[in-house]
Amino acid sequence: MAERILVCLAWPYVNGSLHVGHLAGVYIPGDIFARFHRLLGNDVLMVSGSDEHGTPITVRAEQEGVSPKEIADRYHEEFLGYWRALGISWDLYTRTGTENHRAVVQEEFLDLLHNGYLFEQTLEAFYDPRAGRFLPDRYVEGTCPNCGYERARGDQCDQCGRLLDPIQLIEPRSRLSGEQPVLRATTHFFLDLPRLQQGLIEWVRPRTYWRPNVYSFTLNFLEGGLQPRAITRDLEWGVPVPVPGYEDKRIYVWFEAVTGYLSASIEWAGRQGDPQVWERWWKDPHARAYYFIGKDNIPFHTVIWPAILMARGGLNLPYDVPANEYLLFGGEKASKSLGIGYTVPDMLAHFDPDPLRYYLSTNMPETGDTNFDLLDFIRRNNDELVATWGNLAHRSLTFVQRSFDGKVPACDALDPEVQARIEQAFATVTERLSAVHFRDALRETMALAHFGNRYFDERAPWRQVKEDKAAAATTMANVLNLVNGLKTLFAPFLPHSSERLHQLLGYQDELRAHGWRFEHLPAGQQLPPPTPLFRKLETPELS
RNA sequence: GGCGGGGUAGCUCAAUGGUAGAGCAGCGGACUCAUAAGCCGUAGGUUGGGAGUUCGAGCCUCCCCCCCGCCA
Repeated sequence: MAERILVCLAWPYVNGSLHVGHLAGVYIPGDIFARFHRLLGNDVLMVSGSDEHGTPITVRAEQEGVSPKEIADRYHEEFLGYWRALGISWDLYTRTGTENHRAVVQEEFLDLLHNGYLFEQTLEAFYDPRAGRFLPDRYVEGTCPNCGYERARGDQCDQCGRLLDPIQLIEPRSRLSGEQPVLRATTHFFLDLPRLQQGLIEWVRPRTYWRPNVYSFTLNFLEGGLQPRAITRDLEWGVPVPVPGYEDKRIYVWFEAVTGYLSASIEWAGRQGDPQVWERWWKDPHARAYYFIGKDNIPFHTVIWPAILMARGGLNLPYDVPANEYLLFGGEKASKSLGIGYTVPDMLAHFDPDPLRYYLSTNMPETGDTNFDLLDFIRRNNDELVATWGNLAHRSLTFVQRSFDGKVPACDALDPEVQARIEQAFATVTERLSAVHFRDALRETMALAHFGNRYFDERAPWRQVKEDKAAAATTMANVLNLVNGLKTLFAPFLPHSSERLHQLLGYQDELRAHGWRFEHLPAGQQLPPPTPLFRKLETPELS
């Protein structure tokens, strides 16, 4: 029976190009997982979208002197281009600026208010009289009370590293106008997290199948005690608060953005012409929701979002949150301002999607930070993807083309060892992918390709074909079937080349129609003239 | 400063407390269908340093050194 799998991927901020670390940590793993489950025949719903709100976007917009909407539009379009080029197989990739999202967030807000999980509280915050608005902490600058640094930010002093509250700054200034800000009372809604703490702990504790870092981090976080968190801010850019008197405030992003998973599912249902169909993934207790995120997002997905869902009631909490660590560049975190790391458009301008997917999969930061190295990428492309897998497929196809008129040779039964190896690989890879262990799964798949090359060499069909053509036919039937199995095993990782190989193996339909299983090639199936699946890369093609 | 993640073969990374592994690079060999790819064999590590717990520690505890990240 088909299972229902909700695949949620982190919502990227649209304040600049993504770098390949985002792909390795979130978008490639999520896509592999969704493709795998679709091939298994499960009902997959894979959603995300662009996060248009939040300070980084307004900062960027102010720097450029344009509206936040313009920034959001620009990068949203750019991101859509990434997904097309990389083959990220969304059911829906939307954005937080939609009317639907506003409605879903506001309804959620009112539900929580009605259920008694929101309360109002007044506090004092800095207000810039010249700019006529409240200032986020990092927009206040002044002298550090600890070290005397004159340009300390409201949240932290860059010189001595001390954490600050803007109120502690000596001679505070607004970074917007340079004026001295004044303290002004403002009232906000707070989410009553302490009231949910015990329920959250009880929910998390049995989740021992979570990745160890996610599990222990979350329990520590919860047992350390939760504070109420303000979920509204004095901002103009965002989802309006659906309560009279809050016209000048907005729902804060960390409450609003996570709700995108739900609003995107609802939007998708509407587009299917079946407005309630999203409930299959959100209300059926047997459905499983997986959230693919970076490690910096763990508490929002294992504490805050579950807290909101719990407070609301009736909707499924996450089943698993397979957060990845970071992909580093030369041992350092990517930084546009410091010129560290490669952006997605940088890489897509020079390389095909599948080699990039391969390298980011084989070097995925599943258990700890890993390093992206351009020379290593080229090496793995040439020595592993091309030499092992691409070569196995190509030598098989060209041999059959030349010696068997491009027709799949007949064979009564596959070599028992070949059959067993393929079946074993399917069993292992299925188990690994189900457990969200991508690197292991890819390693197992590549190991089968190594076996294929060894089998080819040991049987030496180039010799058999001269001495005993029937034996050569048997060998090639085995090899082609092995390649056919590998095509499917590689498909979640390398969708473009597997689809092309599917055609090169003589099929007229799409790979997906055949599902996640080892299928014997029909004897006599005509194969088209082959071309290599991958190309070797020369010295760095990226300046 | 606080919190967190790391330091394992030349490189990139693995290893429920139970003989430290893989891929690639290196070296040697046989082959030639294939993008000079593939196959076989081989070498390579006092697991950053020190102490402790244990029958047994890369893994657990403590101290130190180094790298990185985060901090309303």
